[in-house]
Amino acid sequence: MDTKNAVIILSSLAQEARLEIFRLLVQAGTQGLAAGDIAARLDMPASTLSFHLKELAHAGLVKPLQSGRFIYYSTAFDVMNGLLAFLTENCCAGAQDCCVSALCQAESG
Amino acid sequence: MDTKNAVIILSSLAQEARLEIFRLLVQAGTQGLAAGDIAARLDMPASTLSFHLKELAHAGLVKPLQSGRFIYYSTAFDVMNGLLAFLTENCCAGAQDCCVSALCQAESG
DNA sequence: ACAATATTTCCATATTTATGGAAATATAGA
DNA sequence: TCTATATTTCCATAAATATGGAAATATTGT
Repeated sequence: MDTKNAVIILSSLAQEARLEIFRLLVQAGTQGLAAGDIAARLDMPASTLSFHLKELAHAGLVKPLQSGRFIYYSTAFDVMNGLLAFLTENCCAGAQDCCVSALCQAESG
Repeated sequence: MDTKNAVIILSSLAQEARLEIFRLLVQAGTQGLAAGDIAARLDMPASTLSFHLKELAHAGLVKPLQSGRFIYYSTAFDVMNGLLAFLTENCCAGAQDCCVSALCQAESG
């Protein structure tokens, strides 16, 4: 993970429609949801949804899986974790108890 | 934390210059860094930095503290944690062991 | 009040991004 | 092959955003 990559991922989340899609998929877990299902739940036109899913997929945050006529989209949890690790990297320069936040403790290496 | 608020925070991070500023401040810890110090470290024009600091501060991710002629900016760790909690809310619909990710375990309620 | 330093505001320009209807493309079943 | 369903691409328009120089605005010490 580098800055440019993180910006692409964050940009993909920094939009109301996409953030809602992402949160829906986080809740849906590894199985994911079909595009049409997402469109119905969020009451979103197909072309608009497609545009946003493409953005999320391009960022690597979401993965498509074709199954018959449906395409299931699911969260790429590993990519999301990589982002969180990048954001908290070397928090407080490694000092313990520098900030009260769970951020510092969340370091994954 | 709601969707609109999260989008504002994510948008503030979804930009190369601002992400570098944020990561620098995360590492600087609660004490923070003066604007001029940030400008020097990132080799960034003062007006550009000011614009970006304003964005981060407006999102609430960063807090300014005046001290003499300097303004120290530091990370709002509580806000950042709130964002992470929002992103992982009800992960996998609460199922245990649904995904291997630390995301699911990171739930803060 | 004055000078020195720190930071922000103003401004014009260039670039990127979101939207959704209509048409095109895939996939499956009869 | 024909039909129905699922999803994407194309397109024009509207809106938001980043940049940095110059000028303006703080703040402090003398």
